[in-house]
Amino acid sequence: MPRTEVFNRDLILSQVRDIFWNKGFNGTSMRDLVETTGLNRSSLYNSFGNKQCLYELVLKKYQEDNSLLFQDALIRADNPRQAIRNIFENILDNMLQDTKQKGCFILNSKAELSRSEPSIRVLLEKNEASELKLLKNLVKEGQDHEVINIENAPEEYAYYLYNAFQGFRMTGILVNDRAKLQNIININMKKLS
Amino acid sequence: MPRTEVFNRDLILSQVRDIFWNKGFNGTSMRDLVETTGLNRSSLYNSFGNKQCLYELVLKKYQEDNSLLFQDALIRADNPRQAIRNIFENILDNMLQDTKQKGCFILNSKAELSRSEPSIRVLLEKNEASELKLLKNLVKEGQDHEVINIENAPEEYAYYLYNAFQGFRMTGILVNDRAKLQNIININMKKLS
DNA sequence: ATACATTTGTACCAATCATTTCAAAAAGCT
DNA sequence: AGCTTTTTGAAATGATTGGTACAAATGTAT
Repeated sequence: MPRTEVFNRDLILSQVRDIFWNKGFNGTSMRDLVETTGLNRSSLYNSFGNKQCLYELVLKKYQEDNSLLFQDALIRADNPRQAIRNIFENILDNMLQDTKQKGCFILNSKAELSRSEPSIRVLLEKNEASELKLLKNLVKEGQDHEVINIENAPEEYAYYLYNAFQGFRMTGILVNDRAKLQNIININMKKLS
Repeated sequence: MPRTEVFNRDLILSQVRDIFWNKGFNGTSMRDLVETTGLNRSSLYNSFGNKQCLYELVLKKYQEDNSLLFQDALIRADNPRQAIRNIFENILDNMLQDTKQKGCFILNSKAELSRSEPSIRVLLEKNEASELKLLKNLVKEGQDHEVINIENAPEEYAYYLYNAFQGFRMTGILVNDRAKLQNIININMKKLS
């Protein structure tokens, strides 16, 4: 009996994500979202909730997509060390494709909202924990298979890599020279072998 | 003949900086600035210009203060490698002192405004260039004095370190455990020796 | 003391903000 | 076709935005 939605929910959310990603939460107005999605103001509120809901929705989605980037790196890898390199390379390709150089949506959220919005902070903390856990396991496996050195414990290397990834995404905002970015990957990877 | 300003200009600017730093450009209203500085709205506009002027003013100041942090690290160092470690340690102390965990004002600006405000982007690019230059020279000196290995060229290591610094400041937003952060420094430094 | 330049306080501006209201339109179900 | 539920469109909500106007207050120099 109900009338069904006529718009593509995923498409709308990816458009919303791109605006928030580019202009930030406070830099984006509902007017912006209405105009670029083409959706009506009421439909936006009716289907997704208010501005904060929309933001959290697309941030969660981005975090999921981001972890898919990690999964993809794992699948394509012959060994754990290669998996870590693939994560770097996936991020690199991702950054070079983004002509607007928006950086990482998660880090942009962290910079803008981690202090003022507790619910966002929770999302960011969960993401950090899961990334660190994944990296720790990956390093441990790599050390077991003797493709990563044992100079440092898995958790220590996990933090080191997490740190490097974050730097990498921030660096990519102003640097878009593949060779320079590739160089950063190479040195970080050399530390592990 | 003119009446002189009664307020402390530097104090006001540091208050303005802290609000922008904490809440971002778009998250800060002129009302916020008026209330926390205690200055009158007119005085703020009259003495410093509009919101954008204020922001650029305090960003420039922060960049200068930040480079002083670098200078201090150099002065206190016995050799170039120690200087680089001191930079890390200075950032670490700086981050742990900041109970609000605001991260780095420069990186927050980068995340929020590098795409929408060309004048801010210029400031960020200048800062990046000067940091890279300083690091490159430091690495070169270190290699000449045989306290930094020659596995990579000075410019390559400069990018590597710049990357690590940025990651470090982003990591410090959610992580405030000294041991965990110190561990990141140690691994990064080990790569150089 | 008087003249003058600047700062200050108050009030105000139009524009924009996020959000709500509500009737009209649209689509699935019987 | 007719009923029902939901999505729409447009308008309007009150609050807040960045910025300005202008007279009064203030301090300096003559």
